[in-house]
Amino acid sequence: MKLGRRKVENPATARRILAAAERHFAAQGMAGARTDEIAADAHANKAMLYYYFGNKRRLHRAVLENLFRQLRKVVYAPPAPDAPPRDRLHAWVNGYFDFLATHPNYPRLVQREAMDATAKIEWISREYFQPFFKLLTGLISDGISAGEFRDVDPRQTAITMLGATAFYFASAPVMGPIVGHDLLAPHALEARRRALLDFIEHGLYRTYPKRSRKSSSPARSR
Amino acid sequence: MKLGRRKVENPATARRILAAAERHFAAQGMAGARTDEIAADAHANKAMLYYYFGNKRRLHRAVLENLFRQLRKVVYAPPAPDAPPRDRLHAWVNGYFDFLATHPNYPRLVQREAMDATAKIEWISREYFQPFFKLLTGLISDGISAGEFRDVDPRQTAITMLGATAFYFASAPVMGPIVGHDLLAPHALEARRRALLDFIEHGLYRTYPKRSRKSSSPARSR
DNA sequence: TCGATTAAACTAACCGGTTAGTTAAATAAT
DNA sequence: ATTATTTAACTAACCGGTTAGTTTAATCGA
Repeated sequence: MKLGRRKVENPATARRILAAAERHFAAQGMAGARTDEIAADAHANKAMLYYYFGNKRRLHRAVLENLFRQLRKVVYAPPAPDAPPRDRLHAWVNGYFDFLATHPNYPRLVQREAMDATAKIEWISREYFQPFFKLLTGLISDGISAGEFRDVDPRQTAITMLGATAFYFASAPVMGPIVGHDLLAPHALEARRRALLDFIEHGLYRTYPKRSRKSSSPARSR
Repeated sequence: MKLGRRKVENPATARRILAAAERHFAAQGMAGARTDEIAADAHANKAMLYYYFGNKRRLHRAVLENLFRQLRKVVYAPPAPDAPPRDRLHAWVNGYFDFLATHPNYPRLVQREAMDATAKIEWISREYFQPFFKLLTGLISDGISAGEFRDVDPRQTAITMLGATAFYFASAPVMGPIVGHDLLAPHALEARRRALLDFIEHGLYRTYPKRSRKSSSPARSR
């Protein structure tokens, strides 16, 4: 039997389309994004979008799954399995923060999905969000059991932490001009990270670690 | 000279359209909402939408301005001008929380606007958001000066508080099914309010007030 | 080695349903 | 009578999706 041209594993065109779609869906939402513009931005013919992804909804889903897969790799990498809860939570926040900082489209995409009443998202929930949320609440519960954290409601606290972290990034494109500087610039990000960890430590820890005024976050692992 | 029918100040049809538009814009976003559906939901002819509001964008803006006006009334009502910063902040959080709880469409509408890169929102910023944000940061600064709050960055803290508060409501329609109960039900709201105030107090206050285990929020003023 | 064959990758043009926005005419209130 | 209000019917543009056809490149027979 004759074989024709071989299918390449991860075609450059498909990658360009996915990247462009990520930008447009994050900025305009599923309904607001235009397939023509996505194709143009990806320097591809519009039909390629349908050739590779079937339709707009499936493209949108591919964008989300691509990001979730990356997040899972980061968050589920257990750097210290039996470290004290305090350190594990610290690592969790830093990991999530770093992911948001390096994937600026993610928070807006997820936020949009979380707000969309019409969305069919049980697959997101089951596959990605529930485990993610469970990991965080479990971490908090462990801290409470160990006596390191105050006796808070883990789920409420998890929601608070997620909101406080994600809100900054989701609103950065609009808040930046308001406060007069780029909220996603490196120094702004470090300031945010410090403020966030500081607030969480004081809000959650029963006794929080002494820190010098200057370096509040000694040698993060990344 | 005879005058014809006088124009009524606030026609019922216009109010119904505004309410329906608020629901649809919150649930589907500006691009996703359909004028036909808004009109049907308002039991009005689609033309009425253009008769009263001009076009879709102006209707959307009218929805936002209507909500912002209501928020301004709530937040700028100074219940205790010279009360200690702790109580003023407490009142601010409760006021904002109550507003969100009684206006379930607001957080999603604003969140959407804050994320939309294409939005023309300097008017929102100048007219409503900047003063709102300024009030909160001012409150925090006062608390720091008075020695009641820790020496935090007021702007970072304000963003954290806004995010922690708004995220719960914005994601409630989707988070509810995930956690298995209605996050906007009265008892869920009270639990959220307590958790939020508790976390903020511990995160922000230099020394936080002793509270009995049972009633953590004695006689809110509403 | 080289042309024939086959499948993948790509393009330009088009189609048809949807949707924001319009209009003209009827009705109701004063 | 005059003007506000309401309606059904209409239109122009938009936009997701399709299609017919072309180009590129991998494979194989000779």
